[in-house]
Amino acid sequence: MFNLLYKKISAITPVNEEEFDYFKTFFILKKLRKRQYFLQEGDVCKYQAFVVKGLLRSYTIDGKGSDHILQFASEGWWMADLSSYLTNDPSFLNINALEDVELLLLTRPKWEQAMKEIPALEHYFRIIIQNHLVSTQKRLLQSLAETAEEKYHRFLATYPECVQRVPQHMVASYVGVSRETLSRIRKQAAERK
Amino acid sequence: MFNLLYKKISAITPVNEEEFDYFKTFFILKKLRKRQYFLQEGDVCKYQAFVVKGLLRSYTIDGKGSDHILQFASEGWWMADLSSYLTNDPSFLNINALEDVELLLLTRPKWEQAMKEIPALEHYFRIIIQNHLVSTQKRLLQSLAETAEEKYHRFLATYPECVQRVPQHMVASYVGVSRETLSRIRKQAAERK
DNA sequence: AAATAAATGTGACGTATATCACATTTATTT
DNA sequence: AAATAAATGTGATATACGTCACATTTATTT
Repeated sequence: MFNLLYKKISAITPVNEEEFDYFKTFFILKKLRKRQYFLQEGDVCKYQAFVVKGLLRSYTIDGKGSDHILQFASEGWWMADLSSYLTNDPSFLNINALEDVELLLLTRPKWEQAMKEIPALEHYFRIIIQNHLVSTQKRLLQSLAETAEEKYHRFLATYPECVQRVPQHMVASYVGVSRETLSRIRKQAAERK
Repeated sequence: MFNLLYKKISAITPVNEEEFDYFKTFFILKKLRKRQYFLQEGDVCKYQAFVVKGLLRSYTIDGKGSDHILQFASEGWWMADLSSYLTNDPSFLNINALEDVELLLLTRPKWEQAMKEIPALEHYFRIIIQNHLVSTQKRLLQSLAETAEEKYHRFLATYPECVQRVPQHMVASYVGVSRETLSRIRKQAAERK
């Protein structure tokens, strides 16, 4: 259950076993079936989730009813509506399971307590948040600078495993292109080869 | 010189004076005149900069020669190409001064050392990076979900001070719209009023 | 195994926004 | 104060991509 989390943390910073055993007690285990919601727009995001198994997505729905995916999270990644989690404001995001998932949930107070009591954890979270920021900045600039086709191919190159597990129209939604356009881009690319 | 930095840090976490005096010794003071570069594409980003006075921007130039602004940083904000700073890879970003600036520079090794020796600083940086991530995620979703006009007006609402100090075509570049389109959006909005 | 739902493909058409080109206004430099 | 450079405005035209509508294929549920 906690092996993956342990592995992920120690890849970044040494944690002694005692500390980690203590940290374990902070979590709540949660399972969701495919299509179930972890968070719905308007609710407050009370937990962040470490994905032990399966795949989640977070997304907004715009005024016209189209959805835009912010993030996918598979095994070893964290998922939450950070903004709502930190402010306790109602969420603008939806988060649901794309496959059956097993999650380790951590409330905000427990999270803060853990980081306070175990400095290595503050370091760990600083690093992963920092990495997350770097990749989000890259994605933002790419969304400004690149064409639909370039964005799609960069997505393929960056998240090859994800493409196997996620339906095409969600890749389109993540990349910022309509599903029809993505279908045409793929056709062209196939013909060129 | 360091007053603003002290204020900014203590707004987030208590720091005792001794620690802060020690932290001070880690910085290099740097002044740049308007239009001068802090970082040029291809160079490694050796410093992150705390802006004491003035205004900076970071941006990429795409294949067609258009530029896309990632960030503005005025008094009290940090600026760097985080990716290059962390990896030592050549930067894809340019950073230059939009006004004469005074900066406090911090190298990567000094930064790491400071956070290691003063745990409050790791906390401080975790928080500001986290806030930065939240706002970047919002901006990303808005860039996917909103029209040019909505994006512009949201920019006005979010960064009213910035609009006073930054030329219009850079606002356009930040928002992800051509300068001509922004000019027309403004005309329309003025007519409607 | 049938029934239902989800995902994908594809043509016809529409539109928001980019691009180009030049004029005008506003800053900056010498 | 003149000269030069930067920024903005505006029309005409182009285009990448979205939207709509329906057919086809592939999963999921009962």
